[in-house]
Amino acid sequence: MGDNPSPPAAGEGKRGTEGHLGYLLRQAATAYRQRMEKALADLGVTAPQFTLLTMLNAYPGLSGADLARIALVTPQTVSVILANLERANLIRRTPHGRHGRILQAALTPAGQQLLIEARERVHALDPGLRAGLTPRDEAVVRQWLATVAQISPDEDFQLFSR
Amino acid sequence: MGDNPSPPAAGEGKRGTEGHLGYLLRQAATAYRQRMEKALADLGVTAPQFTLLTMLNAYPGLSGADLARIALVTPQTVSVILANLERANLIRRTPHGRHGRILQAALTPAGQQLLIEARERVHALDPGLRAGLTPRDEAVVRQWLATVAQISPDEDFQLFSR
DNA sequence: GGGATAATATCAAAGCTCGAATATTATATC
DNA sequence: GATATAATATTCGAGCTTTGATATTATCCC
Repeated sequence: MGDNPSPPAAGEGKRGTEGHLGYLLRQAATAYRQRMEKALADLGVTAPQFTLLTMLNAYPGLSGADLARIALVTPQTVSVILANLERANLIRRTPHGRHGRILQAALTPAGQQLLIEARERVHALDPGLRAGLTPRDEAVVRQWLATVAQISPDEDFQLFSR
Repeated sequence: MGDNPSPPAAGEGKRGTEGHLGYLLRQAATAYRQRMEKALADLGVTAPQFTLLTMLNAYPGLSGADLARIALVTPQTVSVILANLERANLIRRTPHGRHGRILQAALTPAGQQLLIEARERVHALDPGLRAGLTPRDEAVVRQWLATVAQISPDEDFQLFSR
């Protein structure tokens, strides 16, 4: 390695609370996502797949375009994940009755079964996410996260136009 | 789309401050990363590339393994990004004098030049990241992010062993 | 009805990310 | 010194993600 001035260890200096806010945000999200992937690995499901399964469980019949809007990713991304989920027999897609192009997705029984187990593992990570947060502090954090998430890159997209 | 019970819009119900903390974290990080990519797009540099450039600017001579530890990503990931940066002539890698296998990376003049402009754009996003945060709240948020980031998936990795 | 506009889904290319495996070089142990 | 262990870098395969492009189907407007 470099034997120049040593970078600070995690949690110290620029790598701790002193750091750039965006950098801290990325670090936290990365660390949490990795814990999540690890918890789900032996179920053969990824974090993004879990996210879509959860959404489809709550709102069956959503289209790929719908899911893309909710999940803040592109329709192309959703398309890939849905294809993988369908191949694994965790979801099924059926053409919408009246609207020709739309494919409505829903969990298969296998998908529902797996989601139950997966949700349990993900929820087990929650305590680590609240580490030493008072209820008031948690409210602050929630408010901040929601605000940062809400400011969309193109501010004018429309959800569920009808 | 599905004409079943409509999902809440962004910022409402489960998609707002009521949502799962991990889900909120992912949303915020995704939104911020997208804004960052957009700000950097016409410079021909990606967000992960910007991250490594910033680290190499602060600590020239780091190895790929070093960068991986600092950035909380795998050596494989760093390897890919460094290869792309080298191909774009933004960094250079030279073998370490005494330690045979190690490649030390450092910014080229072009890399330094580009980083100046890139940093300016990324810093321009800061106000949106502080949206309505009092200094005290910001401290709470920073503390929380650092804590979440610090809890590593395998808790026993060693930074800069010597 | 017919043509323009918009929405949906998908393909392709590029980049990021990880787990697994491999080759090379240091270091530790005997 | 010889062997075992560890660290570094890389290749491979799979999945996620984006931008750009294309085909299909609804909808809007005249």
